[in-house]
Amino acid sequence: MATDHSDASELKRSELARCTGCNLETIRYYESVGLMPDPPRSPAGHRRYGQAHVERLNFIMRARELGFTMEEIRGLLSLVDRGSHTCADVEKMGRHHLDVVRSKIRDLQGIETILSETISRCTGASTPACPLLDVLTNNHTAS
Amino acid sequence: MATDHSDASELKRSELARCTGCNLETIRYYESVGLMPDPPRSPAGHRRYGQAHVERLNFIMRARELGFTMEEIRGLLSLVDRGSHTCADVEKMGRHHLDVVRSKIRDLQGIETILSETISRCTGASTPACPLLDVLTNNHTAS
DNA sequence: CTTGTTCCTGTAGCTGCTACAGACCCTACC
DNA sequence: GGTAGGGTCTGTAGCAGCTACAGGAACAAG
Repeated sequence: MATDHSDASELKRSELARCTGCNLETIRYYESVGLMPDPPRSPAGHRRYGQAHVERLNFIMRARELGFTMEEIRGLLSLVDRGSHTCADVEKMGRHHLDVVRSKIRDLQGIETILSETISRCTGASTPACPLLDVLTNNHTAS
Repeated sequence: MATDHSDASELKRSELARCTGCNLETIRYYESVGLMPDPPRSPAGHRRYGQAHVERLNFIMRARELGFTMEEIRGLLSLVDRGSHTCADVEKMGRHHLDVVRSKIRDLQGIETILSETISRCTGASTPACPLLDVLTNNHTAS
């Protein structure tokens, strides 16, 4: 109705940020590292985003939530962008990432085991002697 | 026996690195951020470390292995340095860190669950359709 | 004395953002 | 038409926790 001088489907950067939940500056960062394409600009140089940008940014954000690195996301996106990807390709990348995630969990569980066991031996007393400090100073009271 | 012109108990930076397994440059970094004290110097300005440095560096490294941040380690060390610490103080810091570790584990397990479930639905076929991509593009085939 | 290794310093790079400064531009109101 | 206030633009610096490299001084071995 109104003689809107810009396409109603075009979003400003702040609007893209709001509608995806992504930080404003992060969008610019993703453009600078090539994850997001350089968007078209208004005559004054302001970024104008379309639906494709919203979808791509959502893709990136969901991949980040799943712990994929930028490099992995770059890989996933380039597969999709080429259009010639297969489920097997994607699955391979996913499985590799899953391995990384599982190994991080194992590392953290190792830490958790040591910490919780050590702390359980803490008396909470007002004395300097402390099992956790013993572990850290490697008074490893083993055998 | 030999007329060694430096105290046999004094280590060069490379020797401290070797005997603790710490990276050479990391030692300098720890000094620059104040975790390690500035060591005494030889007349020519070369760092000379003693047993106390070895122990402190080992402390830092073990704390890092347990995932303590620099800030937490700084706290632990300042407790110890003050000499007036209690087991209760240390336990409190340890428990806080344990909470952080457990929350990281929970986050990663959430990721693991989604990833493994999704990937298990991958066919590995040479077709573009892929459950993992569906999740990432939020074709969330729910309900 | 020369060669090669180590040491010194300062600085830049990595990941994945986040934030700020200073300059534009755009909109609303009067 | 003017102006006040926002939003946008760019470049750059900062966070953790290192790691690496350049260019120079010193030292140890032959």
